[in-house]
Amino acid sequence: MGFYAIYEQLRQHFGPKDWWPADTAFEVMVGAILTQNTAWTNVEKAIRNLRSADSLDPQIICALPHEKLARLIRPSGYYNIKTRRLQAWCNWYLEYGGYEALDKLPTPELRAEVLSVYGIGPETADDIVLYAFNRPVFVIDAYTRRIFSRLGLIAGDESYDDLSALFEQELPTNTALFNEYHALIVNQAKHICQKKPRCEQCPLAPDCLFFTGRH
DNA sequence: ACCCAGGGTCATA
DNA sequence: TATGACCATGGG
Repeated sequence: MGFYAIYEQLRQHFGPKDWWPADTAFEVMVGAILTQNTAWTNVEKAIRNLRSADSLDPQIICALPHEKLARLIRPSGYYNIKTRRLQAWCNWYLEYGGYEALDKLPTPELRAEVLSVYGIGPETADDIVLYAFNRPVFVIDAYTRRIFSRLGLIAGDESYDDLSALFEQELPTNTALFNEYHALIVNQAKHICQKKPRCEQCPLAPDCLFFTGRH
C-alpha cells in the first residue's frame, strides 16, 4: 500500500477532521508552541486561560510579565521555557509586520523565516506554515514515524528533512491533502491504537495496520 | 508509582 | 553528526 492509498483508507474511516482546532491563525501559532511534547488536553487549558484573561493576542503576550504569562500557560507544562518561546515568537511576529507581511513570502522563505525563531523547530514550523498559512508542507511527528515504520515504508530514524521530502515527493502538492493527512495520523494514534493488548477497535483490524504503541 | 504526551535547545564528544 | 540532560503538567 502506498502513501496515498493509506491516506484514502484513513480518510474513509475517520475523516474529515477539519484541522487545526483553533479560531484564528494566531491561535494556531500559540497552540503549535504550547503542544511541544505535551498532551493537547493540557494545551486546551492553557489556551482557555489565555482567552479568559483576554491575553490571546501578540501585543498582550509581549507586554505580560514573565511570571504572569507563565501562570496562565502553566497547565501546558514547561511553562518557563514556553513563556520565553511564546514571547520570542510574538516579538518576532509583530516586528516582522504580522500575518499579512509574512503571508507575502513564498513558502520556502516563509518556512525558513519561521524556523529561525527561537523555540521553533522543524515540526512546530511546519504546523504553523501548514495550519496557519495554508501552505503545502508535510508535518512529520513521532506518530508519523511510528506508523510508517510499522508499515515498513520508512526506517523511522531518518532526519526530519529526509522524511518531509519523501512524503512531499510521494504525494501531490496539495494543502488540503497535507492538512487532512497529518490530522488523520494524529487522530489514528490518539484515539485508536494505544489499546492493549491489541487494537480490536481499529476498523483496519485484524492486522491493526496502524498500531502505534507497544504490546 | 510509573509512563507518556501533536519538541526544542544547549553542552559535549 | 549524534547522543544526553533538561524542561513540567496532567491523564492513564
